[in-house]
Order: sequence, then structure tokens, then C-alpha cells
Amino acid sequence: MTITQLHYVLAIAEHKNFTKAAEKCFVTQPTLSTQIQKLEEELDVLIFDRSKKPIELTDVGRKIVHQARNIVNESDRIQDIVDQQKGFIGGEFKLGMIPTIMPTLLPMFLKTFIKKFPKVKLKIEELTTEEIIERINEGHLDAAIAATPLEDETIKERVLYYEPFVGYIPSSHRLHEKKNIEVSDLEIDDMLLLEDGHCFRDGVINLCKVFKNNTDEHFQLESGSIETLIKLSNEGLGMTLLPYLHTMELNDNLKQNLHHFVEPSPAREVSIIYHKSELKLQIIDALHNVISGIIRGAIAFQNVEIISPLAVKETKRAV
Amino acid sequence: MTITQLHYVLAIAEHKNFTKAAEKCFVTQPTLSTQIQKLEEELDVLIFDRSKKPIELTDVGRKIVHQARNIVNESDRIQDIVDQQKGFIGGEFKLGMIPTIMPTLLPMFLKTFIKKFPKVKLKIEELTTEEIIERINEGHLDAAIAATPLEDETIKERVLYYEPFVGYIPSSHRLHEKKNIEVSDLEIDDMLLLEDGHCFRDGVINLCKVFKNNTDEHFQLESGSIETLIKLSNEGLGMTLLPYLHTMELNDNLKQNLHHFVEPSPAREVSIIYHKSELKLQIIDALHNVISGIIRGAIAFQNVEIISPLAVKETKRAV
DNA sequence: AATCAACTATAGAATTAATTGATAGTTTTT
DNA sequence: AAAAACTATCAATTAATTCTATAGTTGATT
Repeated sequence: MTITQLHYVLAIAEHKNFTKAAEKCFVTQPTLSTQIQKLEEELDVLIFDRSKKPIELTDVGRKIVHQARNIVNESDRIQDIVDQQKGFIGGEFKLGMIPTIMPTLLPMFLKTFIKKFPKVKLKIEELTTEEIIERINEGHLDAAIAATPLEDETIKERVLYYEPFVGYIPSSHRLHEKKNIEVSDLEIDDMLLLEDGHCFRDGVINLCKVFKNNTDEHFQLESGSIETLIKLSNEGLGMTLLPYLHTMELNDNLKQNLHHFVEPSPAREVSIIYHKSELKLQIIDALHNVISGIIRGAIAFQNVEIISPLAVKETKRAV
Repeated sequence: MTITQLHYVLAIAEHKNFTKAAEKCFVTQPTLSTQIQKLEEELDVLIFDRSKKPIELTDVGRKIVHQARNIVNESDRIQDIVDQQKGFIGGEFKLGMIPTIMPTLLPMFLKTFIKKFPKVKLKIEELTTEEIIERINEGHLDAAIAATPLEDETIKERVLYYEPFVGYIPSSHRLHEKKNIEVSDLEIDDMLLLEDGHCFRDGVINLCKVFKNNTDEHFQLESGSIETLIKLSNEGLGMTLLPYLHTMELNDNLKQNLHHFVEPSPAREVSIIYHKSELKLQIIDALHNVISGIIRGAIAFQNVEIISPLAVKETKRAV
């Protein structure tokens, strides 16, 4: 059994096709055929069921693939160890981001990051939380930025910041006259909300359920649609909640419709998440440091006046 | 990087000598030299410091060895997965046992076990708890039977049974007339004890500390010396505590010196312990089942009369 | 400082394994 | 029925691993 063979197994398991897998491995298809045969012979067990089209894993095959992924991940860490020793931070790094975070956060840290770590080739993709979890587990993403907690055993989370929600209340809305709103003011029937998989932290009222109820009867919004949300809100379809960082980009007209919560404000927890095998931990560290540094800096400098200490819990300084 | 190369790294790290490591790997010494060189070149880092005699690991080398051990263990599990699928329970299995458990427990289960699992080649070694922990972590032992809890993060424990201690009190001793003794009767100054690293369970008085204090001033006994302990006790050097299973083998004369504790009796927890990577889990399962079955059976049948329900805690049925 | 013992490194040959291009044999799709 | 899409197999090639033999290095001993 060789690590190369395990790579081949993973590629075939993924593409369900020897020919495509071979391309991805930069070898010819017979190479895969023979190497898989050798491995199957060595273990004296069939990993793939070739009678099915497309090819399928056998029961043992599935377990072997799972274990093979462990082994390959663990063996990749050897290079990480060496990189760490050399103080080298570089290489390709695939980062996922959910749609409601990407457009505001990415421009804030990207320039700083690539300047500070020029050898890291960041590949950033906008994905839903579900897609992110799947791809992290499959090893196609090195890390992602998403709303947490996820409660997923195989994925580690490191909190970047807490982002309060701000009410966006058009003049037609019943709450428009109220300067600061409270969670108890909210009513599902006159709200537009993002289907965003995020829950609020324990202790703060859990708005998740409210969201879910709502989406049944009304409609739901997808990727990058916060602008749409605001427009719909302006059309008189209801108030909405915006993540704080988004509110910073609104023009002055729209800003007038913002109503902050009285403390403690509901907030979402935004974290960098990654597989528990902690591959490429140095780059994750680097991202964590740059982003949480930027967020701290940006807020402390620009916005202390706009939202005075928005604490999620007494002890926590938001955003 | 190949798994073979990692095996070579581990062997050299262990023996600190290319020539010896080569023997253990069943290859010649030049093979190791070249393969290690290739790996070091691929990673572009020195794993071994050859200037030192005997050879030493570099700092990165140490980390690489640690990771290499992970990878090798994980890759061994592939065979385990296959074995499990085939329902095959067999292969070499190295089991450690501490001296105060081995002589009584081994004869009780060995015959049954090898009859039930004839394909497992058990290699049993008598070792101290410290040696066991070290060897499990180094991968030289597959499992061991020892007194627990160990509070060692890398080692998993599965309790086999609780073994009460029985007082052995020669006629010369102040407590000889008392039929059933209590923990509060014990006094360090007139007791002989085993240096056995085991602590009693929470809730029951912790006799560990008593042991430790004692060994300073007096003397301590090593491996398999319970017979000696009894003889010394008979010589008037004090009473002692015997693990329950040992008391079953005493001749009638000596049995007269046994004094059971009033409930709850102090007891030791005896577990099968193994590395958290859970290599060869099927065999560990098999051992666990056979041993705990035997213990349950033996006691229920022969000894209900001798020590009536000796519960360590209210809820637990001892031995 | 010469010699020895105990190592590790290197060279070249032999062996073993991996990969390829060409092609045969399947199964599925059209 | 033909074409398309795959995987398996074969023979040849290339690459890698390992071996034997030996050279080089270091530290200890005389």
C-alpha cells in the first residue's frame, strides 16, 4: 500500500470514473487500473464495484476511502510541519465564504492579506454553508468563513467576530418611529429575512426559528441578495435585519432607515472554520489574525459613535 | 514520500542507529541511508542530526517522527477495516500486563481465548504501568491490562472489572481478632504494600497517598511479589492488602488470615487499555468480552458465599 | 598520531515496481 | 445496430528500490 495508491482511490471515489480520475492525477487510465488492482489484491478485497455504471464503492470501499482520506490528510501535514519550521507561509489555499459575508468582508482584508503573505495563493469561492461543510470534509476547501456554531464534529471553528444585526425599517413600517428597537418588537409577519443557516448565540433570543417559520409562508432569498432585500423592504414588504458590516456601505438616504437594537443586540457569530485535521494551520492562523485585526481596527476607529458598545453578552465586545 | 520511508524514519528514531534499524526493517543499511536521504531531500529538511553519536533527531525531525507515527498507525487501520469486514480476528497481538494482575488473571482467560480466537497470536509481556504507557504510545504494545484510571489523554480505557482488596492479617497483628475490617482501621505503620501505581476510585478512600508515604520510610516490592508480601507479613512485619483474585489461590492455612472489608470495600479498577487510535479494535473487543465474561462467571459461581456482594459503589457489582 | 571499532554514505548492478501507448473487451447510449 | 464511453490487459519503457561491496567518517584506544 502506498500513499499514491490512496490518492488514486480517492480520485476514483470522487469522480466515479477511472478516466477522469486519471486526468486529475496526471497519469494515464491504465495506471489507475493496475494500481487499484494491486491494492485490492494486497488487501484481498474489492474497493470498487465496477459492475455498476457509474462505478460505485463497495461497503468496505467506503470505509477504506474514509480512512484513505485520513491518511492522505495526515501525510500532507508532514509538509506543513516542514513549512512551519521554515517559517514559510505559502502555497495554494482554498477559502469558502457564505454570500452574506463575502461582499463586505472580502474587500476589507484581502489587500492586507496578500500584501502580508504574498506567497499564499488564495482561491476564494462563494458557497452556501452546506456546500462549505461538504467541501471541507472532502478536502476541497482548506477553510471557510461562515456563521457559526455549526455543531459539526469534524469541523473546527475559530471565532473571528460577532456581528450585530441592525434593523432596516422603511418609513411605511409600524416601527419606523421607534429609535432603538428590541427583539421583542419583531414580528415574523412584517419581516423579510435571509435564509442563512445561522443561529444566534445561546443566551440571546434564537431568531433561527422565526426565520424558518417565515420562509414557509413567504419566500426566501439566495446568494448575495442583501441589496435585493433592501429594495423589497423599501417597496413596503416589511422591515428586515442587516448584518452590521453591510450597513456601513449604505448611502445616507438608506442609512436613515437603520434602527439599532437596544443591548444586548442579536448578533451572528462569524468564524473561520476548517477540518479538524488542521491542515495548513499556519495559513488559517494568518487569516484569523489579519481578519480579526482588521475588524477590530475598523470598528474602533470609525464607528464607536454609530453603535456605541454593542455587546452580545456583557463580557463580549461586538464586531 | 512513501509509507515505507516513514517506517524507516520510525525505526531509526527508535534505535538511533541505521544499522540496527535496517535489521528491524529487514533491509540493508544502505537502503535506509538512501531512502532517508531521498525523504530529507524531498522535504528539504534534515530529519536526523548525524553529527551526534548516537544519532539524534533534529527539532523538525521530532515533529516529523510524531506525525509519521500517526500516518503509519492510520495506514495500519486499513488492514483492520478489511479484517473487520471479513470477520477475521487474527494476527499478532502484543498484550502487556502488570505484575499484580498477570499471574492470577492470565491462567483464567488464556485457554478460553486461544480456543475461541485461534488465529490471534498473543504475545504477552509482564510490564510496569509506566513501561506499558510508553510502549503503547510507541506502538510496541497493542493493548495492556492494568489498574486504572491512568488519566493519560492518548490512552483509552475499558473497564474489565473491579477487584476488591482483602486484608491479609497474620495472627500477630492487632487487627487479627476483628472479623471484618474497615478502611479506617488501617494504619500505614503496620502495613506492607505493593508499589503498584493504582489508585482507588473516586468516592472510595484514596489509599494511594498512604502507599506513597509508606514507601519512603520502609521498602517497596516489585514484580510478581505478592507471594513475598505474604511471607513477609507472616514474619510479623505487618498486615497487607491482597487483590481479591489472589486470595482465591491461597491454601487453607493462609486463607484463615483473610479479613474482608465491610462494604464498600476498597477496590482497584482493572481495565484493558489501548492507544486512542484504536488499532486492532476487534481483538481488544474479543479480549474484553472473554475476560469480563470469565470474571463474571467465575465469581458468580464459586464465590458468592465467600464475599457477599462487594459493591465499590452502591450501583456497582464488584468482581 | 596510528590503529581499531563502529558507524554512515556512496557507487554500480540487479531487481522490482510503476507507467505508458496501443488495443481488446464491456456496457450504455443513441 | 452502431457509436460512444469506459475499464482491463499486454508488451515495452521508465523509474524506483534494494542489494553487495566498499569508501569515508568519527571516536576511542593504544
